Amino acid sequence: MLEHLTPPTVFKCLADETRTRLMLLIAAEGELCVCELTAALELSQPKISRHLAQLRTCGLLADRRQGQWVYYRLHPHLPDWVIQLLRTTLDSNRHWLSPDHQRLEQMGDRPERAARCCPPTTS
Amino acid sequence: MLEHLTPPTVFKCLADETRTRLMLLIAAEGELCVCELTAALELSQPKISRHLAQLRTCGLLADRRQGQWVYYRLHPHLPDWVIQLLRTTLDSNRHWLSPDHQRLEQMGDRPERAARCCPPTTS
DNA sequence: GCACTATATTCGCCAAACCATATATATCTA
DNA sequence: TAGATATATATGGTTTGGCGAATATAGTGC
Repeated sequence: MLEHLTPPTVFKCLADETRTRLMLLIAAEGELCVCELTAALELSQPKISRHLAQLRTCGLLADRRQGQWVYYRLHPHLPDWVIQLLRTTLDSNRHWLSPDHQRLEQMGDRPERAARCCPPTTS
Repeated sequence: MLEHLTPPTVFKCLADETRTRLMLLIAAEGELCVCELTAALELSQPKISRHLAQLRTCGLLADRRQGQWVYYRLHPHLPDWVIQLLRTTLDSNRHWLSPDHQRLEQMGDRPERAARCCPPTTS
């Protein structure tokens, strides 16, 4: 399912400021819901949602719904080189991402995610 | 001059199949002239030239003229993380790049570049 | 100077992509 | 059931970006 992740495909998915910020923030934090991402990036909810959908469609992100919230994480089957690429970019660009990071930290009422080991009732 | 190389900027520069192939081939070979790149990628000369100009403008490539030929190489001041990113991508995608590589190898009459230690007369 | 090769650029066209706004869907609580 | 919150998608407009074809520039050798 992810074998079509050729280099230009991956670069195209990341070739937008909003998507890069989303990907790096998720790569740094592990898992974030749409409202957290909306707050961190200070962008409209439809805009965030649209870009998340793109990243999910091209195979870079996976999502799961928990109650009213939808959490996004790196796709579990992401090839190693893509993960490495994200790490490398993240490690050398913390300063660039820090405004987003700070707004995330300062956000009040962040939904508490249940550990994925014991999901509610729905499988 | 290269401080504006933010992550999305870099990804945008690479977000095109032709440009990705050019960058990875140059990253693998060190330095290549336009005619070699045209032969390796099997694309029209204006198309190759246009994309090379884009990569030079955004700071990813540097060029030097030697006689009739113009050689392109990675920009010497490229930030580490960009170089790492290219290496990582290259290392895990040799198979994807191999048709280009093979056409380059099989190309006849490749111009022999002078060592950069002793350039002609122009500085 | 002229002819030839290598490379760069311009132009007009078309398609892809981003955006904001409005609206739809899903879930929770009461 | 209704109302509130979270998320997704559809619509239409504007911009960006790629393309081929033609042309321009630069160097080499006669």
